[in-house]
Amino acid sequence: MASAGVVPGERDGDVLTADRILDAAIERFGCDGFHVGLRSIATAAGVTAGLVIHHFGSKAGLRRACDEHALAVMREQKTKALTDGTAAMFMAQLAEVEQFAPVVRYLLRSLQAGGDLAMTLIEQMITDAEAYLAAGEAAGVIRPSRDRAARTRYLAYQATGGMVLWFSVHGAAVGPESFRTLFRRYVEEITLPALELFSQGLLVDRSMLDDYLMYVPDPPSDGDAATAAR
Amino acid sequence: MASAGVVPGERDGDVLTADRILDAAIERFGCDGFHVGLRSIATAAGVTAGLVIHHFGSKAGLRRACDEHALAVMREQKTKALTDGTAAMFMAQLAEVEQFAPVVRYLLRSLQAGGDLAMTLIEQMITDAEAYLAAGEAAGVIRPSRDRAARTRYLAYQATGGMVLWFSVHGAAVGPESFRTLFRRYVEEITLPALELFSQGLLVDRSMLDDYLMYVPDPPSDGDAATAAR
DNA sequence: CGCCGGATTGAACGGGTGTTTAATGTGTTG
DNA sequence: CAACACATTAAACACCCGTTCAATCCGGCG
Repeated sequence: MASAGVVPGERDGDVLTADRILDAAIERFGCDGFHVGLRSIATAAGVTAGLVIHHFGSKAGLRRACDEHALAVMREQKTKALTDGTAAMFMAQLAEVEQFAPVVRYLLRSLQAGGDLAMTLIEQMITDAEAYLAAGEAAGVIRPSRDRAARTRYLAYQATGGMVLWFSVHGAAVGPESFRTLFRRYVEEITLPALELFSQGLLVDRSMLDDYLMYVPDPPSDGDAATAAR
Repeated sequence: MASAGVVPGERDGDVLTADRILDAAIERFGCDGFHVGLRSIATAAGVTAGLVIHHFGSKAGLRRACDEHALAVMREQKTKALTDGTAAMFMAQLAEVEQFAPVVRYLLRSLQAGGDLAMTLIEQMITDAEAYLAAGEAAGVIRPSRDRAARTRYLAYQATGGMVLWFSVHGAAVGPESFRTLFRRYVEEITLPALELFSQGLLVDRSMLDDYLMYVPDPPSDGDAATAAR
């Protein structure tokens, strides 16, 4: 049960059929959304709808397999290039490699749909960003926060959500641009404003922040996290 | 053609049936997503699926009507409270009024799905934010930017996308919390980190920004927008 | 060889979809 | 009252969906 579905035919001149189906599924799911029919995926893989069920049990099973594959690819590539912090930059550099574009598109779809994978991805991004920001703080290049966990979550949600929304709006609207080109345009569009905001903020003084800190008595709920202020 | 579909029965003790259908549609679309069946919407409105078609022509027509209604409500409420700038804050205060919660939920769904309404909403938010940020700049409370349009777009996408993603992940996951409570939790969660970021930035110095400005020759494409720097 | 097990297919099933159509009710008007 | 227009319904239609099933192909093995 634990090691089910492996090494049945094994040897084959071309890729295994199950892998071909999975690739086609990631491609179709990513491009058309999760409501695509099994038959559409099957024809894209050059097989029949029944065979997809035969290999993956059900459509839900196929999605689960896609999720695992995408997550595995993401994790593997992440260890290769563990710098860069922001998820957007990371996914951008990943999308540069044409081979991984379908996976990235699938991940964006998953984030848009908001299922289990979305939550896993977000939590993972938050964990990564936590470590990255903490390192930056320790190195003295990132300002400390009154509530580091909240800031990390905020930054992860904003960056990821902004990216997903941008692709939801611009993704299908524009012409026959390749996914790579689209991603490059997105990064170009946000880099300057993001750097400005991160480097200089948006407001000229701290009055709004101070007003809020005075208005709200407790930082989150514990006692001494406020020592990081100023 | 221009004034089609108005004043047919007009007088009625309770609300018009078409309005009841539309309210139910916004409710169901917002809660269950746009793939809900017409019959589900119809039963929620206490009518039959055929009647929905009879009044709105098709499911697409119903969605168009929902879009227009939601957009109209949003515009009307916006003029009532034109302060507060950020779209999140605005929608939060709108969601406070129980009556408007379904519309807000519908708008979130639309932004998540990314159709025409999503683009309209985003562009409108950008326009509003443009005016708001310009006013703040003129009043001396908001820092000028090297590329004001790009910054406005960036802020609008980040704020809106972050909110949509947060609700995609937390929306159905948690228990029987009311939409109001959920929105309050979101605002509570982001207010401090957002104010911190806007007031103090994230990085301790400008080296990353300066590196980027040196690496990239032209600001966007025109000539003198860089005078706003420093 | 003969059998067997898995890969693969094509057709069928049951259910859900959006939409159409004919019939029924119902209030307004001549 | 008769006639018409409209709201409303229930049933039917055609289609797509995920899934099942029986049959077929095919390679490995006793």
